[in-house]
Amino acid sequence: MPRIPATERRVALARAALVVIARDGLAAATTRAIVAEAGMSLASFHYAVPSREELLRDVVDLVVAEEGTAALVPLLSRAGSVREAARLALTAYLDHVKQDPGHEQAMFELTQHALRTPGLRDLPAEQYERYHALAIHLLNAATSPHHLEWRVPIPDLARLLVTVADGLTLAWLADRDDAAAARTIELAADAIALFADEHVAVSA
Amino acid sequence: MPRIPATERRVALARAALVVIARDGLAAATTRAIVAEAGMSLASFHYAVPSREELLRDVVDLVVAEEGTAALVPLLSRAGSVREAARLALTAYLDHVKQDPGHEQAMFELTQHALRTPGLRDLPAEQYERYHALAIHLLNAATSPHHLEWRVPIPDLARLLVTVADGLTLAWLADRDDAAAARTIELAADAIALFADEHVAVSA
DNA sequence: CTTTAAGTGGGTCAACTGTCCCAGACGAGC
DNA sequence: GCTCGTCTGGGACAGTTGACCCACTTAAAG
Repeated sequence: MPRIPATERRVALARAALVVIARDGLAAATTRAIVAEAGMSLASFHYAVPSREELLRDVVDLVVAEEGTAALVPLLSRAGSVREAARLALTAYLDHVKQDPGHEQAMFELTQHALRTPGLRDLPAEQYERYHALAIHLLNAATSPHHLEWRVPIPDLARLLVTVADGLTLAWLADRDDAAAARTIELAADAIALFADEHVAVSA
Repeated sequence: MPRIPATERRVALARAALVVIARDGLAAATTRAIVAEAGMSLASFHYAVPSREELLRDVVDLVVAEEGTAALVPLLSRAGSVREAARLALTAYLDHVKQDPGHEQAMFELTQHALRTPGLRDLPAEQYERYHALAIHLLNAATSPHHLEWRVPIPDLARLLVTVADGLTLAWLADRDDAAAARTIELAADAIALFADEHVAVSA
C-alpha cells in the first residue's frame, strides 16, 4: 500500500524470496508467492525487477553477503587447542544449520538452479569463492590465539574446510542423524589439527 | 509403437527420466520430456506409472542401485599405502564426476527435491544410508591388501568419506577448479591415512 | 476363431506460471 | 494548486504443466 521506491522494493523482494525459498523450496518461489510474502501486488514485481531470474541473482548476492563467520571467531580463541577449535567451529556451524535447515537447503537449491540456468551460471563460482574467503578468514583468525602455523597453504585448507562443512550439511539434511554428524565432526577436527603446527602444546 | 508390458515401460521411463534430469535438470524433466526421451506417447506414462512423483521415486531407487564402487576396489590393492589408496580412490571418483557432471548434479537435485516433497521425504535417508554402506564396503576392501586396522569405527570413517566426496563434488561443480580439487584430495588423503594403522610400512 | 484384457494414441482439461498492459493515484517541483 | 513522472492495482495474456478419458488396436487364452 505505501509508496516505496523501486530500489527499496527490489531488496525487499529479494529478502521475501529468500524467506519463501527457505520455507517452501525454490520451486515454490513463484512471483506470486514472493510478492505475497513481501505484501506487495504482482505488478510491483516487474516494476522493481526486470525478471524472476534477475531477482534470483539478487537473492544469491544477498545470501552471499549476509553469510558471515563473525560469530565463530570468539569461539576459536576460547578453545584450548586447534582440534578443539575445529570441533567447536564445526559444531557451531552445524547447530546453525539445524536451527534453520530450510535456509541452508535454499542455498543448495539456488546453487543447483544457477548451474542449470545459462544466465546465472557464473553465480556458483562467485558463491564458493566467497565461502572459501570466509574459511580463509576463519583460519587466519585461529592462527594468532593459538600461536600456530599451518603445514599447508591456508587456501587449500580453507577449501577442505568448506568441503567438510558442505558434506556434513548434505548428509545431515538427508538423514538428520545428530549423533553420526557429531562423530563426523570429531574425525574432521582430528584431520584439521593434523595440518596445524602448534608451538604451544595445550593438554586437554 | 511396439507393445511393451507396463512393468518394463516403468523402468524404461525411469531410465529416460534420469537421462533428462542429468542433461537438462530436474525442472526440465516434465512428463512430456520424459516420454519423448523414452520414445513413448504421453498416455503410456500414466498407464505405467500412477504419477510423476512415483516415477521420481523409481529414479532415486534406480540411481541408488546402480551407483557402485566396484571399479574402485582394484585401485585400492594397487596402491602402495593407505594415503595413496585414498588419493587414488578420491581422484577416480572425481574423474567419474567430471566425466558426467550432469549425472552427479541430478543426484543432488533429486535429493533436494525429495526433501521438499512430503511423499518422498524418506528417500534421502535411504539414499545416504546406501552411500555410507558403499563407503564401508570400500574401507573394508582396503583393509586386507594393506594389512591394516582402522583407529576409529569404520562406519564413522565411512561417513567422513562420503562427506568429503559430497563436498568435493559440490565445490567442483560450482567452480570447475580442477587444480584446487586435486589439492583438496591431497589433504583429504592425508587425513584419512591418519586414521589407519598400517602394520606393514611401504615406502613410496 | 473368438473373446477378453492389456496396451496405445490423440485430444482435452483445469491449474498455474512469468510477463505484460493500462488506467488511475500519489507526491514532488514549479 | 497544477503538472509531470513515479508508483500502484487489477486484470489479462499465452504458454506449459500433470493428469485424464475414451475409442482403438493388438496379443494371448479358451
